[in-house]
Amino acid sequence: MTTEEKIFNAARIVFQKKGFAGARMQEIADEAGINKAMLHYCFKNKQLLFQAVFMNAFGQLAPQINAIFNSQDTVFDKITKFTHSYISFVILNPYLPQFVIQEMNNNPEFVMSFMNNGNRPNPTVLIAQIEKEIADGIIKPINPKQLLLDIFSMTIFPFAAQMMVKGMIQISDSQFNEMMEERKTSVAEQIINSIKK
Amino acid sequence: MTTEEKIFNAARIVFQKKGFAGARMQEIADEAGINKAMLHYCFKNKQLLFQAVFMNAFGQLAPQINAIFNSQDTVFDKITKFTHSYISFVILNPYLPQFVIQEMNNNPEFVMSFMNNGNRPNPTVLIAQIEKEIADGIIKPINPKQLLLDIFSMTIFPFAAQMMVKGMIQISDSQFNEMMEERKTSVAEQIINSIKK
DNA sequence: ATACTGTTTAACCATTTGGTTAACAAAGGT
DNA sequence: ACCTTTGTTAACCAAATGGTTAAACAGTAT
Repeated sequence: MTTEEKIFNAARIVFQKKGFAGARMQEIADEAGINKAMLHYCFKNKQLLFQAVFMNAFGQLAPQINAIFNSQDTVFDKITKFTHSYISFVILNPYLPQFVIQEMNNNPEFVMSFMNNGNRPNPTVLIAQIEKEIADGIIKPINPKQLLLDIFSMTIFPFAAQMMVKGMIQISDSQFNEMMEERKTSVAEQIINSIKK
Repeated sequence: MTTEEKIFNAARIVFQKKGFAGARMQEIADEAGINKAMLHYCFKNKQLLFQAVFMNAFGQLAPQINAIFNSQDTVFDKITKFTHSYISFVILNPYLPQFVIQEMNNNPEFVMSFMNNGNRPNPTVLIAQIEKEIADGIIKPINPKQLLLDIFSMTIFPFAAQMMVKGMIQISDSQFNEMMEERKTSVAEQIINSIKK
């Protein structure tokens, strides 16, 4: 592993755990097992190192989502595939959602410009398809954007608010993991169940 | 308004926007229109000022939720009332969810001790009731905790991830507000629709 | 061997930041 | 009037923090 990779991985860990403001360059250096000056040698400054980490994180999500949203499947199949693959992915990267959401709120202008730069989940195709299936009588009449929001909410929220969830419904780490496994299928079932005619 | 209140309100604004690590004592003082030394005169240090703000924020949520969860209503009525009143409340405090979630992740030990101190939404009664209504054939057989998580997800997530949502489904501030108004009723409908027999 | 290149480090620096101090003002009690 | 308590401020301080520098090191070509 190159030094740059060591730094990047360390930065990912520290930034995702502490956020931009809470992360310390020294802590990243320690985590990477190198000198603090190397951070600046490889990544100029904190802001740029952060951007590298953030864009990488966000960049992993968008294409995956778009691939499913823009496929040839039916709406029901897309919902099933999306929830399953997204939850599977986030189980492996449990800090990602909260990280992205947090930094998006703290740094909206930067993120928005990055998103409008093409690198963004684009649901327009799916929305049109939902409207068509409503017209065809396959799906009950609902607001497509609300449906999308429901899907995102049920898949992402449990991870973004992991601590809160564990505290509220009183479950251990392992119980949480079991529930997330179950959600790989239950979320899609729940949603489809409520919108199919 | 007393000086202490001015500080508290200023602190609430700054902490909710920047988080604990990102907030600056000077900025809070400026926002309150007083000298920085007053912060320490009234609230000892940053940690304690933050705790005051956080506990107040969290303390507003818990009792409201418990009142509904432990009432004499049916499960369907509880879901309807909860989503409606929670969304109404959060529309007036849109920074609250993200703030609570963020600081919970960054400071789990503190929050957990605070929650276990009684000050916590307690869903045990509601869970038992859901199990009963399943046994009675009113509700389809589902995992009650998953149902709770679905409810929390659909109500809280759009506010917690406000920026992300606006960017993803491409809506303006006013469209967002309209959607949240609509969600006061649509969320409960969606959920009840999917679980009623 | 020597010079040259990119890599890595220890020591250092400037600024920011949370926090303190000491003086000052305003109010209240005697 | 005078003293005590409470509220408020400007100036200051020590630690933390992001960032820089100059020297050492390692590999490579000459």
